[in-house]
Amino acid sequence: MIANDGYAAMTTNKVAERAGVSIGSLYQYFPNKQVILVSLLEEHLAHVHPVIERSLDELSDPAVPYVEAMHRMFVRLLALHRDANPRLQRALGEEVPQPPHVREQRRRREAEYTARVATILRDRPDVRAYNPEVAAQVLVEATSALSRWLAHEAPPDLDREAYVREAVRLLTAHLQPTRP
Amino acid sequence: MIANDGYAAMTTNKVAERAGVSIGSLYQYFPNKQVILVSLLEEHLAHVHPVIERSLDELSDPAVPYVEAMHRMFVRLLALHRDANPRLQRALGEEVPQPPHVREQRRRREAEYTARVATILRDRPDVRAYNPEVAAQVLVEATSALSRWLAHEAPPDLDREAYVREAVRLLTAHLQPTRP
Amino acid sequence: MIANDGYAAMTTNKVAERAGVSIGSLYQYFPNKQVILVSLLEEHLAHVHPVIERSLDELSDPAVPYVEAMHRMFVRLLALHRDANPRLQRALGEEVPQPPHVREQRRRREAEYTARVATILRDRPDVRAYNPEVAAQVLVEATSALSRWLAHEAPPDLDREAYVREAVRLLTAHLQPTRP
Amino acid sequence: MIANDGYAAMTTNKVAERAGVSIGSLYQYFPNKQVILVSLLEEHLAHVHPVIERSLDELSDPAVPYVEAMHRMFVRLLALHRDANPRLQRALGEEVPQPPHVREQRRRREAEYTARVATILRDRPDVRAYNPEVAAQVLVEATSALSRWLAHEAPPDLDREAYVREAVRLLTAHLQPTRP
DNA sequence: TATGAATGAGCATTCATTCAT
DNA sequence: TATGAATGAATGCTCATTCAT
Repeated sequence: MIANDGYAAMTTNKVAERAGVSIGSLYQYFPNKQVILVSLLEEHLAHVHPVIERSLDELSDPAVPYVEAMHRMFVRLLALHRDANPRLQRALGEEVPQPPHVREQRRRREAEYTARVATILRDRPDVRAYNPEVAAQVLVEATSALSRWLAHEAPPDLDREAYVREAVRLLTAHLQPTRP
Repeated sequence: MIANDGYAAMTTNKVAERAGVSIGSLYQYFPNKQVILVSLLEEHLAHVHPVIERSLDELSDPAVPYVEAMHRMFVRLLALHRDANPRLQRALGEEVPQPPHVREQRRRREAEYTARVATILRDRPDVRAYNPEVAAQVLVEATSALSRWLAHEAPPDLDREAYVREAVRLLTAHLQPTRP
Repeated sequence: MIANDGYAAMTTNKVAERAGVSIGSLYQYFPNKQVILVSLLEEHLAHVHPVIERSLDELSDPAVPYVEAMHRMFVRLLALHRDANPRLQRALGEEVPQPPHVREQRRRREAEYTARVATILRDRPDVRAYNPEVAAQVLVEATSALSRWLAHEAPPDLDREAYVREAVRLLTAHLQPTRP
Repeated sequence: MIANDGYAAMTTNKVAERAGVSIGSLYQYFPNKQVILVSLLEEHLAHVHPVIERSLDELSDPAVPYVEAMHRMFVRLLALHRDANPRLQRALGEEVPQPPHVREQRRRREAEYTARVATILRDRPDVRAYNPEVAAQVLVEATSALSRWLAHEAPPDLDREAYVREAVRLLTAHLQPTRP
């Protein structure tokens, strides 16, 4: 994909080159660099959304054990991050000044995910959270951060399997109703 | 500090201006922009290091309850992130291509922290980890991510106190020996 | 017509659009932008020519008093300039590098007009010029400049009628045979 | 000087090159192309102004015969035009979008010149204008156009002396009080 | 030694021109 | 034959870096 060296290297000419079109063609479809990069971001988000939705559906299904559902979600996020170029994500997600409607949409979507998780924490019989809203917030951040780290920053000799197991343990243990 | 608008705004002239020297003087001490930014990063890391060391000392002190020590560490990291400009961190940590020796030093330091945590997990009587090395890895990442998120990305109306409590619960519960 | 914002705005695509053809078709008939613009100029000159011819015919008619004929010519030039887009004229006439044959044709035509005026100055009984060739030259330039100025650059509150009267006075008085 | 091929050729890099500085230096002093070109224009106007003022002083001096003063002014304008690059003048004066204050200043200055001429026409005993304001307007335009033409567009074989004489005749005859 | 004016490579963007359909 | 998407050279402008003072 695009972006190998951070935002600085995301020149419009390189974007065009890697997209396999001329710079002129790129500007036939996009009015300027910001819009080019933002639409790369939107494309990515559109790709990510259904995967998360599916994972949340699974997480809200009482027939699937909580730990099991969490494990599956973690593995899916991992795959998602693997497909994506982390530099691109960072550049798109944080460096590119985003137009308000995109910022708003991202915010809304994240809030939506968190709200769904809060509901799940409240509703699942095999889970007990003192403050579901905040717990959901924490959970979403931790899940996202751990899967991203494993996908992009973990040293190559790390035991991936063990990491996933340990991560899921951390992400689930504190909500077990059987804790004293 | 520097960096108000992302990497793009970190021009050498601005760096010089805020450092209170002329651009010429800056280049008398540093060979190029990369080195300038990297040494800002190193300065930051030098500031961060003792705080983490102190927290790890506390965490390894059996006289301080584990949850309590974790809480304190979390609060300290929070303060650290508050002092730092997140843009600068991002720019320095991820966008600037870092010379091998700096990359290596950061990696080593992180490995060192993780190793200390692994030892702590192994040694503390009030903690039980199946795989202390991996658990330490996960713990370090999760702690760092959650504190950073609270410091820089949390919505302003979030209940900070509750978030910290919930985060510490997540960071500690899975290691409680009393789990069935 | 074309050209609303000076030469800079005369893009070939806009020329094609306003001409109601595709850019591809335009380039089927014209080899490049210069030729396109030059032929717009030629079209304009073709429009202007008969008007000037008619005015010169009138000017050479002894039945029409000299001042009267001059007045009519002035008014006609005014109308001509009003119809034309001054930006276009300027762009075509001065900015576009013109191929030699067009330059030559314009020069020839202007020489032709001047020659006719010289003849008129010589032949009319109610006119006395010391040096008809040069007087014609001066006359042609002054007439053209004053009418163009009135059409395009005069402040809106100027008394047009009075200006025309005064201009014609200037353009005719020096040739009156009755001067001492 | 600058500008050999119309506005299109006035690239900032060429302006810099001919000014003998680097493009970077140019932009250290001017914020953008428009300002660069406008200040070239202002420089020119500053050069032109005193010459015109002096000519107008002479024209208002009753000790100098009107025709004589007009002749001198014409010759001075000629020299002014000779020194200036006509392409540059055109580009600066008409193509470059000028900031309001510059437009205003030019307008004001031209109005000022015209007003002085009107006063002169009113006051000189050897001149008789029916409508001094309008006559001044016409005179200013005609003088300016004829001198510009002689300086820049006249065919090389033209008898310059004769042209000047004829032009001055045209510019003065209509105001002679001795006309019947 | 410290300065900051000068430099010019490199970026985002436009537009004359081509060519596959 | 007519179309207009695709091309890429060229432009205005920025900023890391140098060097005369």
